[in-house]
Amino acid sequence: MSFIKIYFYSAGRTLLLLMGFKEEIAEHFLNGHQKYLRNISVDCIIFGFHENELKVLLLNAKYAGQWALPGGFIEKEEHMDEAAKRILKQRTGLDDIFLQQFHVFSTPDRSTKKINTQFLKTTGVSIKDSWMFERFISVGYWALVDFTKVKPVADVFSAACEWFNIHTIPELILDHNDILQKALENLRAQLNYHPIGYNLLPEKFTMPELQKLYETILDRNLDRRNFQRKIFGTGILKKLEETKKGVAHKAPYYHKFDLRKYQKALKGGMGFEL
Amino acid sequence: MSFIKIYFYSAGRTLLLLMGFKEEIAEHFLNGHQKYLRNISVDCIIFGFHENELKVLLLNAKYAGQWALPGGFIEKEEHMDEAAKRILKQRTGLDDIFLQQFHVFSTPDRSTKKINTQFLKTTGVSIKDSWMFERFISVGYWALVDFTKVKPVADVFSAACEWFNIHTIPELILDHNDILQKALENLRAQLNYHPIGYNLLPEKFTMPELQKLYETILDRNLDRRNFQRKIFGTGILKKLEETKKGVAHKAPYYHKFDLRKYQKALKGGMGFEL
DNA sequence: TTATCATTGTGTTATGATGACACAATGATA
DNA sequence: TATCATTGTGTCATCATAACACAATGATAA
Repeated sequence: MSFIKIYFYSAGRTLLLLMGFKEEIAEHFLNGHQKYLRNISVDCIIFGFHENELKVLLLNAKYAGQWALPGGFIEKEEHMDEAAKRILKQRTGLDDIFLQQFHVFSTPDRSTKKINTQFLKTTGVSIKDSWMFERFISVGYWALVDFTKVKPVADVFSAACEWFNIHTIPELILDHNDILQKALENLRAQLNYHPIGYNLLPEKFTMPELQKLYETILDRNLDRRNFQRKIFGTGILKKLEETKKGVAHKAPYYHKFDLRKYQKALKGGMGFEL
Repeated sequence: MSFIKIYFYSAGRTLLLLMGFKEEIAEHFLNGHQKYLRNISVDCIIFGFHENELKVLLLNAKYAGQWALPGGFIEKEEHMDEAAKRILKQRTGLDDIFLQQFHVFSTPDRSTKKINTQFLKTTGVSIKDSWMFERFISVGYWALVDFTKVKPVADVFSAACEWFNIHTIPELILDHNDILQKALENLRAQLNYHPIGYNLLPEKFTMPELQKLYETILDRNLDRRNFQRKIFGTGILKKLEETKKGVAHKAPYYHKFDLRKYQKALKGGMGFEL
């Protein structure tokens, strides 16, 4: 079993019912530093798009009553990118996620000592000293996933795992609100250089959907005609003959990304301004 | 005395002459983890501009015969940005340096164990196990400094500290060549969003100097007239009446950055394309 | 003293990208 | 069969950029 950070902001009483739970907790607090690097962790912002809303996957710690970004530790012989992928896989079940390291958070008060101590107390595990009480520097990653393919996975300790609309994020633990904010800024800045839609939308999508995605991320309205002109200008889209069914009013055509041209465009930096 | 990483790639025999050196080394290897965070370090790329060349400050380890980026560790209660500033101050003597965190390097083989072991052997310090033998994840920072104000400071162990032309960088230890490359790419990408010249040039400078700076960083030629139009377009420059003296041919005017307008422009993202 | 010459300083035009804008086509629903 | 919200498409004005040439300067050479 692989530990992820959330466990330790996690459900209180429920936890106690599980077999061997206390032993595992103790093991992690006492010897986890033999498996993981110290003082450094990874936090992930998993973006998804659904019903014209930009969403983020958050984990709940029923115990702490607060939500948090999914995060985890880096194994001793593991590339940090791999650690991020591993964490994402746990939460979404997906491989091959589009990932971007975007910032390191290092204020000296980034410590879960208080939270962890309280957690241990509640779970009845008694530990005096632990690598888990130390300050952690955290590397932020954002990821873009196809909402329709994700099954949010709460961990075995029953902490909830849910999508949140980017505009209604609750108060998160530590500096996770800041991290999320910074991720969003970074995503916006990257928007013109990466074909964001390719990772956030299902294979087939309509032009209004794509536009809405951009509008949501940028948080402003775009001109329909200009948007289409520019997107088509990159040549990365293929228009299908099929139209969306069961929709009121005129049915929009479906589109697909043209992988070949998309790869090419990437090298040139995509290069359009919205 | 504050340890920096280079000490341990540093001059062999010279070191032995210094009073208390061995004790200090042992102390650092044995107890340094009580002062510094583990498994994480900072590496700095210090850019300067002189005689129409972009330069980087490197440290030599006479012992290892190889050059390295100046780097160091993060104190337990120190913000990572502060750690970077501290390291820069040691090397350049400058405060208030323009600093930018740009990437985290985390390949699993980033370990100085071999180098450090060899170093200890040579210096005659015997240490079995140490936090210094572990893998380090490194956060890369680049810094822009006014070349004319920097006095490169080699450490007390006489490791050299010198400027290198960006085009003639020797082979560096570990993955430092990669780090440098990535820093350069990031600097280029940021060029249109930050008034790079403000930090790399002396207070007064000529337009040809500024242009040459941009050309050097971008590694391509720019049109003189278009360049001037765009730079002036931002309004961040003030033209002085004074011309450069003692120069063959027509003397160029000096210019200054207009701090007020520069601050303003920054918020709008500077926004021009070269 | 004068001519030379590399370099600085400046303006115009052509091209391409972006922003603003209107109307016909569609097709489910009333 | 009419309605109506929504999709699909083209034009024009504006702005930014790239390409380009010539006069002014002032130290140096003749």
